[in-house]
Amino acid sequence: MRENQTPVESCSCDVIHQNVVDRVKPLMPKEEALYDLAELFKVFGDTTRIRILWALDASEMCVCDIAFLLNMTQSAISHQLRVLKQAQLVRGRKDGKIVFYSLEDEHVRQIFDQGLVHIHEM
Amino acid sequence: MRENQTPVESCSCDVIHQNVVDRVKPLMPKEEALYDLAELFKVFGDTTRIRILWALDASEMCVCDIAFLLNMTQSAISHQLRVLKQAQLVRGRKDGKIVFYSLEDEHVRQIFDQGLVHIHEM
DNA sequence: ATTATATATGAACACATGTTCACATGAGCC
DNA sequence: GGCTCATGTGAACATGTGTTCATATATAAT
Repeated sequence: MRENQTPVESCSCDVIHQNVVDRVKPLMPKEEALYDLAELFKVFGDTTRIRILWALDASEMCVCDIAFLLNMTQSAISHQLRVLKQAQLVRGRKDGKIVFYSLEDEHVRQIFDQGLVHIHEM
Repeated sequence: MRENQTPVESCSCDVIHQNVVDRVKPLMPKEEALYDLAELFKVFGDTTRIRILWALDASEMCVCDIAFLLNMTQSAISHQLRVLKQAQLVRGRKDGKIVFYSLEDEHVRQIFDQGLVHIHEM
């Protein structure tokens, strides 16, 4: 019985460098970590969410402020804030009718910075 | 004449904190930078591409090796490699019939690490 | 209570995206 | 040349995603 490998390989060509594959295979992280990583970056992969995060990095803001700042509907912002909240990137603080959103931690800024380094904007 | 602001605001609610908006607005980067940033993270936002990048971080590999390692078709890998190449994350080195791919630079690893820090995998 | 306002949310829609399939390209080999 | 193999690519398809619209919820004000 194999452990966690599907028996049928769907690659349509011969393996050229079996030694390379054998060396890299054990270095691959478990599927779950890679999935979580992709899910996180997926959240960053939208202009609206990037703009929200950038704005919140400057200041705590309520939904209405963000919508006005970004010139978008309150509904659209609210939907995206939910995505950001689920990814634990932002946090909501309720004060009466108003909900003030802010960044959950400082990782956001650091991830931004690494991205900016790559696109030569830093 | 306004500069770069659309005249009609699509926010459906009143602005609560005009001072906050006025303070944050000039801190927002230009639209292009935010777009590029989102595009970059979008590339990272897919499990297949993450796996390819991780594999290439371990070793230079040809298309066929990657396909075999990840148990996917050569075509799927080839399509994704094109996306990664366009984002300047990987580079191809042709040697006869075989094309060896490797990471373009070390930014990939750093972006990965920041992501892993956030999801508490590091 | 009634009304107004800030936010949340479900459904619908248009659009983007990843994989597959079939086939093209291009390089070595006979 | 003709053949084989590694890779690239366009079209089709199913699935995922972001916004809008209508409406629900919750809190404050009257």
